[in-house]
Amino acid sequence: MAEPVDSEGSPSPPAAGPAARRVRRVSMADVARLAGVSSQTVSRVSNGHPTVVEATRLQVLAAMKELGYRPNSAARALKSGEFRTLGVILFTLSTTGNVRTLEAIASSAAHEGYAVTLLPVAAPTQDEVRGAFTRLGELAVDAFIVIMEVHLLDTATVSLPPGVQVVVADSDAGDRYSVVDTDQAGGTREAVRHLLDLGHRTVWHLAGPKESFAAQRRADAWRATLTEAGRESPPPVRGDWSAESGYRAGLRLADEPGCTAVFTANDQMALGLLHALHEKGRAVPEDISVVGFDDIPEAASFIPPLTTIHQDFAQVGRLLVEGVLRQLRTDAPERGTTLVPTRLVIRSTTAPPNTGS
Amino acid sequence: MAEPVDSEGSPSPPAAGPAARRVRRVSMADVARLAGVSSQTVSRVSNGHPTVVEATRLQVLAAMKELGYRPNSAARALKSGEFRTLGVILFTLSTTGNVRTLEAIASSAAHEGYAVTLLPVAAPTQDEVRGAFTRLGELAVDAFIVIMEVHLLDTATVSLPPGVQVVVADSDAGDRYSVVDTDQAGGTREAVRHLLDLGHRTVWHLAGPKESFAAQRRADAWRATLTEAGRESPPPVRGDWSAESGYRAGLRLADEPGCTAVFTANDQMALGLLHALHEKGRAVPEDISVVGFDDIPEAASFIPPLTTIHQDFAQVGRLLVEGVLRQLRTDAPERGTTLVPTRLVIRSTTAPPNTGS
DNA sequence: TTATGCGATGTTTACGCAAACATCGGTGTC
DNA sequence: GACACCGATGTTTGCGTAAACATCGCATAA
Repeated sequence: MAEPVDSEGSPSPPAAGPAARRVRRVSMADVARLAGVSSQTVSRVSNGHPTVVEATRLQVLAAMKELGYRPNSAARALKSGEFRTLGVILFTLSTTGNVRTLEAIASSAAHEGYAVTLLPVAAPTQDEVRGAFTRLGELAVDAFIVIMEVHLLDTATVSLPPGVQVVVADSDAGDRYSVVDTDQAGGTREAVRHLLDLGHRTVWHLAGPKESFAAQRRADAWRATLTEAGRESPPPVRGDWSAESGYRAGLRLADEPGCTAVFTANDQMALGLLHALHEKGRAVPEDISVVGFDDIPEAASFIPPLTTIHQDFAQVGRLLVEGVLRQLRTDAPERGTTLVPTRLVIRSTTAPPNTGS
Repeated sequence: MAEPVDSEGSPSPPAAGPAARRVRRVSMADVARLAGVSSQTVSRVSNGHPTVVEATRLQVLAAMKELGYRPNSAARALKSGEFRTLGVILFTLSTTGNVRTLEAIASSAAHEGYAVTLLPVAAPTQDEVRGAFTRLGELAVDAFIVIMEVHLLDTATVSLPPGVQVVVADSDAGDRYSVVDTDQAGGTREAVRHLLDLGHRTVWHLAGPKESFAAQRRADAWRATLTEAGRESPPPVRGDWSAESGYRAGLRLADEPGCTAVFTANDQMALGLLHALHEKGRAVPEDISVVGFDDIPEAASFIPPLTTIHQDFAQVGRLLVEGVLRQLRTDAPERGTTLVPTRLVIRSTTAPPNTGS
């Protein structure tokens, strides 16, 4: 294996206990001494207080610069009682949705002057979640946002630290928490209707994993829409969100005689599905129509370009941050679910069924 | 001048600021009172000190539970001088590499008992970066990791807060910082060699954006490998990492007469390229071979499955965390670059050139 | 002139925690 | 029995900051 090239830097200093001798940081008092003012004046300059005369201000600023002063956020937080930081607890960064939502959260938070601390949970097990929440309790965070299937929060052993505001994404816990979510049902209905409107007799479903609330909702809405239209629901095929699982499912669906349309619970699985259908010689959309969910940027480049349901992750993230900050400011927990609408993006994987054959 | 000075003494924060009336949190003293011990004993229980008799411990624990006590991390950090938090500054969560690296960082950090605070920079401009670093200086972090093109750190206006340890990814700043990076050159060489070995006369390159250090390195190594082999380098085509840009590039490359092999700087662009080639009726790999870079999970489901260079983001993330923690503990900044090896994953987009035609 | 007001700055204090030191009973040793 | 020792717990102190309150001096009003 390639040996890591490692050019050396400064020699490591002799003895240095783990967190031993932390160099004493420059404090307000040091700055004050150098500037010849009181530390309170330094504080005022530091916080942009208006009642500091310009000359003094400049002097303090100069002293700060000379000493390389950086305010100590621990002390500040201790005084003010807030960290200006939001915690985000999530399972994985491997799903598009989570990543995009996190991205939106981070940028909304930054806009409000808040930083975002990540609290990844290695595995969706009770133990892991409980551990994460224990750590959360000690984290330097004012409030937090949970992105996960909330049924894992349901047991008595895992409880949110009291007095900490929280907002949840991707969950059905609207009766206990404030939830923001994509309109899974609405999006699904659009997808299924689109296929039915094209003339397909029914629509098959490539579902996401059982543990996922979003997957569950999409599957339920798919069935409900078919039922409303008086159609039969074929047995859903289950994947795990990955393209690989979509491929496996596709190999099976390709051989289903009556299958002319598939609604796939996310775009990655749709990619795998397209791959399998292609391999099996089933033309899309001529033989089989496919609709995805998410509208990842790559969807437009699938072969053929994927018709899918667009999710507005940015909006979800924004609403999550707004919601949690509102709760934080009013100190009043909220409940209820806010749905963010979806949009059907028609590309090239859907067409009327090939009735000729 | 008519200065609109408010007649009142106290400055702006008179009413209901964001941080209005924070409910006083339960402190050690409260727990101590209820448990009938001193606050120091509560502290000892809280930190698992061994010299507390079991009966006392249980009593304190009970009091903690009853009151819903949570240690105040600000006070703790103020005392101990460390937050046990790492800051990560990055431009975007929209590239696979950044996300996967971040994921690895977060999990490695968690493993070491550190949390990760995100510091997204909206745009790669000097102003934005400067702003981010200013905020960083006040952030509750012990050290940080920079994932970005470091030339933006080069101007005098942007300087890392002194005394804060830092490690950089995706950069060539090994002479000033500790850098961890994928072996871009090695991976590229593997890709180009693979194509040449198959018999292609030369290899075209679909490059990433100019601002990206990784893109630059890949382009340089591509050219160098061709030169070494005594081949001509066709003019590189530039994309922006997106599948869309790969598609546009593909439309052009499809019409290049001598083009039988393309090395694409990432998998997303390769996806777009495949799409364009398919549309133009150019068969892959019969007419044109394609090699990507990254090995995203979806690459195996492309049509056809993509031959690509696998990057070990997990390892990069791990090394970043290890490096920054080592610096933190020894209080000694390091320099030099550590390279993480890549691996060629051969799937179905490469084949010998179609010499018949 | 003296009183008054107010702007600029200094002094005190408390935030919650944990290290350092102090105390207080009991045990073992001679 | 006096003393040293030790384990369990209490008391004091200070981390860096910023609110609250105090002070000082100058300008304007009476």
